[in-house]
Amino acid sequence: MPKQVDYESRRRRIAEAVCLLADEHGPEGVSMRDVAARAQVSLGAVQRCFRSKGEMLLFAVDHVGDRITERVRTRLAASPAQSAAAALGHAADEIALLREERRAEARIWLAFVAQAAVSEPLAGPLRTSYAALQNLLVRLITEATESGSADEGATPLNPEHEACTLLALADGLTTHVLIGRLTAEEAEEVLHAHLVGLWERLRSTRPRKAV
Amino acid sequence: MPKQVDYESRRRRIAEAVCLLADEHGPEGVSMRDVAARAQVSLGAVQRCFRSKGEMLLFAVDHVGDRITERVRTRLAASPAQSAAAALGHAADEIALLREERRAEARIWLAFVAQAAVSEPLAGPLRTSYAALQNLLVRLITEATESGSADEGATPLNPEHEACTLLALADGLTTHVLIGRLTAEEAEEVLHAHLVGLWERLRSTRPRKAV
DNA sequence: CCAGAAACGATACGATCGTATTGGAATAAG
DNA sequence: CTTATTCCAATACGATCGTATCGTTTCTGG
Repeated sequence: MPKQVDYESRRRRIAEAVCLLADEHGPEGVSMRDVAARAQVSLGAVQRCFRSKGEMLLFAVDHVGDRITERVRTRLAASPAQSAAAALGHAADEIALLREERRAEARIWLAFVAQAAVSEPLAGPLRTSYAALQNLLVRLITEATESGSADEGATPLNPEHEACTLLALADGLTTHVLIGRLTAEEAEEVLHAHLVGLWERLRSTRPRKAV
Repeated sequence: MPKQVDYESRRRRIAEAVCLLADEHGPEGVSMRDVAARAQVSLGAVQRCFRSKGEMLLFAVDHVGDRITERVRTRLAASPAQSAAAALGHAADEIALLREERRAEARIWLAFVAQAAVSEPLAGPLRTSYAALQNLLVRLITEATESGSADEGATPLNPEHEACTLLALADGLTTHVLIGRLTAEEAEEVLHAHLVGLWERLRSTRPRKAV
């Protein structure tokens, strides 16, 4: 048989180029030609990797989602001995993409989210990524709640609810930073204040037990 | 002098068309021709109203921002006698654009926000709209805090902070509803749970005084 | 009524888009 | 070495975009 190329790595390379361009010119502002140029391959090569532009974007959004999710997981695995509170804080930080070095990823994410709001096929992978993050947060919150005593009754602090709140707040803050309404520092402050509040509510349902 | 037309009303009519299209096909998916067709005017008429497409989008985003802000204000003015808690809840509801009938506006807003993240001229009007909403929320929270006693010291619950949190949470929830990750009902529940928490913290800084 | 200014609709233009096609270079099997 | 097949780069194509231009129509002030 003739020539063989590693499509998987080329696809990733192209996805990176899509991200770079989406970061600079917005979602619809990425053209196949520009992507090819950025990825240092020909337009034909891009077309061989992906049947259409839509397929390419789909792959790219999955790529970004995986990267973010995995980074959160890595960060958590790196500090398993610390308190649940610290772990939650780190997770939230990684999700919110507030720091300067994550600005590009934040813009890409927002671009895809906006597109997904009017394009169901794009929304699927996005939901999957969010579900992974939510699971992770629920696990952390549940651990923090259970670490020490059994349930208390009345208002046991629904972990799914809290995870939703945290996820939505992180997303909203990211957005506000992107449009220059908040600085990264202000947003971080707001996020951490919310986490402190969550932590206090956690303790109130289970009065004993420190870090 | 020759023919005269009411440019202001025509501009508004065109802005409405922009909104309808942005709702259907996303931000960059609106073309001058489609806008003209929707607004039932000729392409030339649109060009006479706005020097360029960018100018048209700028006007449209202002239009939407004004509409949302004014609706919040109207809603508040309609129930001035009620408790501050109820007022805050209503304001949050209007801002979050969760209900089905606000879905279109939510999509438009998200479209512009995503665009603004990579286009500074669009970000300006957006920040202005957000600032108006934030002012409003700060006012409500401050009123609620002060209604009964003076300051307390230690942790007096920073109204600006809380307004930021509320605004970001509302935005994040809206987004999640748009991509189908949450139903409007779930999002509303999360939002109201947060408001309840805020209200309880309010009371804790100032133990006396009921509704 | 009647000029003249403003608005209009239509159409032209150049650029850029996603996609299809195609002729040749590269490579593994026989 | 030949041959068949896979890949590639270039180019062609049709559509659509934002914008510019240009007669024509329409209305107002004198």
